[in-house]
Amino acid sequence: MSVWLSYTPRPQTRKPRNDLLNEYTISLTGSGGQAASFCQIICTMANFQKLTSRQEDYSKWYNELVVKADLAEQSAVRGCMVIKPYGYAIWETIQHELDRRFKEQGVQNAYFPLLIPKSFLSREAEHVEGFAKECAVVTHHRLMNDPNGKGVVVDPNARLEEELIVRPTSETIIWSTYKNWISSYRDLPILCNQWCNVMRWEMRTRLFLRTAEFLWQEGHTAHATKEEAEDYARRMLDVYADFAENIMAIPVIKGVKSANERFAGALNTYCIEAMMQDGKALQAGTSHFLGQNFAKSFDVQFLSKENKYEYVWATSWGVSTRLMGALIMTHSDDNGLVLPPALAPVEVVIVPIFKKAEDLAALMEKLDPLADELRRRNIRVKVDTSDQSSPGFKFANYELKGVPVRLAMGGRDLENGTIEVARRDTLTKETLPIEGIAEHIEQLLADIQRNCYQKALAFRTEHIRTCDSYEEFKTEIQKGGFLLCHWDGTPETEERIKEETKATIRCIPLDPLPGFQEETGKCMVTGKPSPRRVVFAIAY
RNA sequence: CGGGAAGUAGUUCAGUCCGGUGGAAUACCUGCUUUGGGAGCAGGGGGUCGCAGGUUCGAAUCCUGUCUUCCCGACCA
Repeated sequence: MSVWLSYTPRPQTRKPRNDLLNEYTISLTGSGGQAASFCQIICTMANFQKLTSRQEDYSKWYNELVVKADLAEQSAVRGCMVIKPYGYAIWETIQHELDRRFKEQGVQNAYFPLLIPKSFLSREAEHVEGFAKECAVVTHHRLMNDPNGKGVVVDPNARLEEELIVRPTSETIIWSTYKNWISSYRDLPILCNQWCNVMRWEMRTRLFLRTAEFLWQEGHTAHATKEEAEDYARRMLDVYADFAENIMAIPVIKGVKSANERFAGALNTYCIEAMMQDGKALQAGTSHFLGQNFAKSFDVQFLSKENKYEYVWATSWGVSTRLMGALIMTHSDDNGLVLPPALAPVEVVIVPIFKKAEDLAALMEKLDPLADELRRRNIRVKVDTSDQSSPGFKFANYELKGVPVRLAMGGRDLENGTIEVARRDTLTKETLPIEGIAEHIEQLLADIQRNCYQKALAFRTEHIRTCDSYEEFKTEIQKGGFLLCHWDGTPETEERIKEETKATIRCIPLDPLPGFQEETGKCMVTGKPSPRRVVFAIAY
């Protein structure tokens, strides 16, 4: 049986703030054979607290979502954000999951200073070339009362002899330290990571995507051989890819950066690239093979088994709070945030629907044991017994915040022994017998996690295509998505493409993409031979 | 850092052209009625109009400077 219903919103005397109506499909299916009716009801409802739709203005949608879902907000300091508790809880889960994986790779955490002597940044010429322009500089170490009586001023007598740089990344301070830690091959490898903040004086900032200060982890390793270092850089890339796909539910392309996009000071930069819903690319993590560049700059040598001095080989790798941006732009919709269960601070919210305290008490007799059972299954549960807002408000609010599963139970359910189960990713809901519901929820969460990934993968697959003509490329690339093209391997060609189209080579894929054969060809711009197709896109 | 727009109540915005005791919606507080998709009615509180100067008898409004945010560009290791 399949019944179509239409939901009529409660009459509103109040004028809707806007006429944005969300269209939902409505269907109700019941099957006589099952113990309970299976309902799939999705409704048409007025969206009172308007979130700009993605189609209308993607950028605005993102900005509003970050604030309305309570993830982060602007601070009093230009370009610096406040990460709010709900957003930080997601970041903590990201940290926890990554940290566990790092430790499986033998990594230990450590901490290095925030401030770096200016002279350190002059040591590795190429490295400095890359980012010296956007650093914050500490010049004084004391304040004094303003002689004119208004607040405090910098004490002109407290100028630092050597200015200090707020770390934009820690390679230099770490390698100056590693020099003291390393004398023999027996000291190697060193596998350290630090969770910290860094600062880059960005001109244009956006919450999570590009802020002046941001949180990240940076791993820095030292090895005796080139092979071991190269292998380690690759291995950490695999760790990132595994994490992105299994925890964040974001499909990524593992690849190598072209010379133009390579980290300054690295011999090779690996990356994972993700596609956002607007078709733009976002680099979700990088891992660098640094060769002996930093070892030479900071004179870090070790005595080998053969009693010979050799420079050590290095890697560094990192992901940042930018991942929060990737998470939002991969899964969320016009109703708000959508979180894969693995990262959701609350995986299941339970909303009792009641009028009087007695009603609530009766409902809680069923709901408390259910919440306990879910918690025993290691599911993060919140029971919202507050009578401060209506059930409808709670529904909309938890949707905005991306809670994967919502359970609602009212008087009717209590009589029937049922509970309403709504899932955020598909916006569907069904009424099920409460008997055995915990098992069902556990499976449902796993299903939602899979579905988030599959949906994102399907979207990416739809928006990857090959392109062999540069003329065609110029128009196609503006439509968004990834274009697989032949390229002659020269920085000049890439530079020309970037100038003319704003598109860059996101990566040279390590593995053939699903559905695409690896093949040689001719560069779409110059016609010179190309060993394989590379990924072009407009990037964040 | 260049070009554009904007900063007025917690939020979204009107008021600024044409100077004369600062508004709406929503949010908030109280009470009653409500509660299965963003509740209703009644009452109430809340703003140095971003900041600093200047013009004026008088400035949210005019002028100068400055800070912040958003959009476009440059930059983004």
